[in-house]
Amino acid sequence: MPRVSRQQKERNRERIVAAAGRGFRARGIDGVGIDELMKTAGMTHGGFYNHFASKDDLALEVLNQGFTASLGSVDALIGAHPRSRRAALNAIIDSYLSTYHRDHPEEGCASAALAADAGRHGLQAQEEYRRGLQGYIAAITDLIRGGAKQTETKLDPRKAREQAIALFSQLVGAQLIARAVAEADPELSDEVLTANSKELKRR
Amino acid sequence: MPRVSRQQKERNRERIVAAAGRGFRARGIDGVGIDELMKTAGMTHGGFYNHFASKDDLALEVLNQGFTASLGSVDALIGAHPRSRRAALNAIIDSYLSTYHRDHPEEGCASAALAADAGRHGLQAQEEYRRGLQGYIAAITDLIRGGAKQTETKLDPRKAREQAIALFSQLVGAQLIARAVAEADPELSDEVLTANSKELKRR
DNA sequence: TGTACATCAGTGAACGCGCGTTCACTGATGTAC
DNA sequence: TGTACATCAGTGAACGCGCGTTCACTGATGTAC
Repeated sequence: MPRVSRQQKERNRERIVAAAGRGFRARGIDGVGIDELMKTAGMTHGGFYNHFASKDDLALEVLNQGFTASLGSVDALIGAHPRSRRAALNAIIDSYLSTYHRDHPEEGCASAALAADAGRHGLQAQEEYRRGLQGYIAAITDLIRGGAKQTETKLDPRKAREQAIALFSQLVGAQLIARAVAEADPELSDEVLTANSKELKRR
Repeated sequence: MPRVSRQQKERNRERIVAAAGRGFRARGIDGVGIDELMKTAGMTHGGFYNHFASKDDLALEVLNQGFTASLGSVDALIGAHPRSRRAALNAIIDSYLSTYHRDHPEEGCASAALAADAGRHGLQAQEEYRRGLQGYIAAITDLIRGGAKQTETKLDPRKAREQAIALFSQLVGAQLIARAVAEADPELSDEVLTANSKELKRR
């Protein structure tokens, strides 16, 4: 018994984006149909085009929101360790390389889940990915060199950025590989996570 | 004017696998159709099922062959630097993180191109990925600890394996991220490759 | 505040296209004698 | 070695299904007076 209030329409839109965010991360953009998404959001498929011009349009919004949400949780982790950047870095590493994160891609980092998709879904998708990536790199770079008391000499900013990029690349790669063998060989999958974690903390 | 000799049939099969290897790596398993593959291999689509039971069946063969081929080229790189494992490692890093490798996924590492696909294409695909991954890890582990003269103390084997896993994870992650922004932001993409390369060689 | 009308969000059937798969057919290959 | 027949690899039309998208419809919401 449509039609529905403006408020309700906005809520429905958010439910679609949320369903797509989870679905796309878990099974890829091409792995989830609009019919299923709309059902998950509690509607039928026909109404989809009242909210988005196309499925690709939705994918862009998912990328956009996904990155800002992930960045938010990075900031939260950093905020939880105001005294020690070492502790904050370790918290990020632990959280990123957790088995929970591996087993729940639908709630996890958009970068790990959608890197391959973004590269193959056109320029606009790449743009969104790029925006998110820059955000991650900037946040980690700040963390690596920031927090230093004025008496400490701060790290060379270029070096800090290099390290941030390297760290993030390793996190993403580790998670992708761990997920690629998660069901076939859980022990190997665990080993990939812990080896990367140990190796990163050793530095 | 079929039919065709047994020899020719075998050649045709190889052409299909080769076309799929390139196509799947460049655009994902679901990104290339059988019609296109068969056309690339110089035939029409109908004959496909004389060679494979299904598209998934072909995907398994592509994963299998892709990994053994990639491993072969790793071994070749190692063989080219028999004196110094440092030099061999650097050669692997340079080759893996080259812009050429980024721009030609269809010729490149199956692990980077198909990690996401393997995780989402069922247990058998994960099994193939697992086999390939173990091969990579073993080869790099040997390289890291091997080559040492008897007078040197060899690295703890567990530590060597950890380092190999970490190295490989970083290579894969770097290449995936670089590819995800290659067209939207070539400079950032280059930066990801060089930052990882520098950071890895610094150790 | 109440009434009358226009708007438009969601519904569900339908369309069109692509893709994996099947099938009857053909004629060269492989084999049996 | 030659002949006759069976096999079967490749062809191209066709099938069936899923999926993105469109559309006529409906009835509650929003708005104008």
